[in-house]
Amino acid sequence: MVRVGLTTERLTQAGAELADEVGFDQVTVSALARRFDVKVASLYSHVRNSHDLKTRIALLALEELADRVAAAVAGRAGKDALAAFADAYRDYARVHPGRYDAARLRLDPETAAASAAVRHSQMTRAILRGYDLTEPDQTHAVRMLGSVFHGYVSLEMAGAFSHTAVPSQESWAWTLDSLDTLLRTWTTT
Amino acid sequence: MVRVGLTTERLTQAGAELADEVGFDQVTVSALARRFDVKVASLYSHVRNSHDLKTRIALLALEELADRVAAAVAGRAGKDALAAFADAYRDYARVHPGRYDAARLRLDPETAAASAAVRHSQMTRAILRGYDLTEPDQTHAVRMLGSVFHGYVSLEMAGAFSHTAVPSQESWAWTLDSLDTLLRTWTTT
DNA sequence: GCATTTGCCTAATACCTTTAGGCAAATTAG
DNA sequence: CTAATTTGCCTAAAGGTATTAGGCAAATGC
Repeated sequence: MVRVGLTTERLTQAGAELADEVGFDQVTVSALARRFDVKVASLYSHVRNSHDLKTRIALLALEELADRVAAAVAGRAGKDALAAFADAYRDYARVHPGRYDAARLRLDPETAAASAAVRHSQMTRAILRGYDLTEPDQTHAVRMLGSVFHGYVSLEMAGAFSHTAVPSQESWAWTLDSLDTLLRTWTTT
Repeated sequence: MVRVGLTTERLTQAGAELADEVGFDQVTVSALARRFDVKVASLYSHVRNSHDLKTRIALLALEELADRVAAAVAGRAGKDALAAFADAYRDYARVHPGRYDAARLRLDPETAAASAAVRHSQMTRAILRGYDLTEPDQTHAVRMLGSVFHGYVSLEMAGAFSHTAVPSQESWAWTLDSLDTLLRTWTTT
């Protein structure tokens, strides 16, 4: 009976890898146990239940994503910052589709409030500093940007843009141009 | 042994209702069997498997949504049409959250091609007739509109906009205004 | 009224989730 | 360095979902 050295962190990490390989909804306590070559029940000392595991993966993904966005945006402003933000977001989803889906998991309010989701909205607001919008326009813009980024990435992941000759990359660039133009227009209004 | 009169259609319909009540991911063959007070195995004469059931619910939702959008858009043009389209979309998600999630199910290419998803993109293109864009801008715009609508609705459903004082309805109106302005700007470019 | 089809059932297998309780390995104490 | 304790993974068991195979009775067609 060799001890493998399970910890909540290792399980969460492995769960995130599993999610990227087989999809977040295929992440199961059983699959994770197999991956560690350990009996299923053993995981229950480290993770409360299946939902707890998924929540931890979601929180990990939110942190990672926030870190990447923060790094991408650092030292940039205006459209540069907007594009860096958006690309960081989209790239993360491409490289880590399972984690990206995990980040979309509905968290209960307290958990969400204590998560990196807070940093996400702060960073979005930071982007908007380059386009001086005042409240409530700033909030509207935060919501719109979040919608476009999430919507685009999620439709693209679902394959919705792969049935036309027009490359998705071009539509992405066009969209970012449009958003920049739009925000600059609002600024002068 | 009274016959309940199961059919593929009734199962799909009931599955859609179940989805709205308990969430699309909670729609299971077992739950559906319970709802008809019938043994689980009995459903397998009408539905190939769990995935088949979910696909049928997704197709139903896509049809319903396309019908509503079509009705909303009929006889309108320009910003009127844009707003009608967007509202129809958002309203459907509010009234039928489970079905809305179902409509997001990833379909295999052939199934998607034969589904109402085709009507959706056609209608989006129709909206854009009010803003004469030429290819490939039109495709870009179709993708961007789809992203905004889906993104907004899905974040709103997830409760992402309910932690601020600013009412979501206002951000929605602001977003539609912005998109209209944006598309009109592109037209003159 | 009889034959056939059809619809729902029983039975069985397999996998995932979760809890309870046990034994051995690792850690700490004397 | 051994003894006591904690900790980590295990066995066992119960309950839920998915799916297939084969059976009997109700509905349908002639």
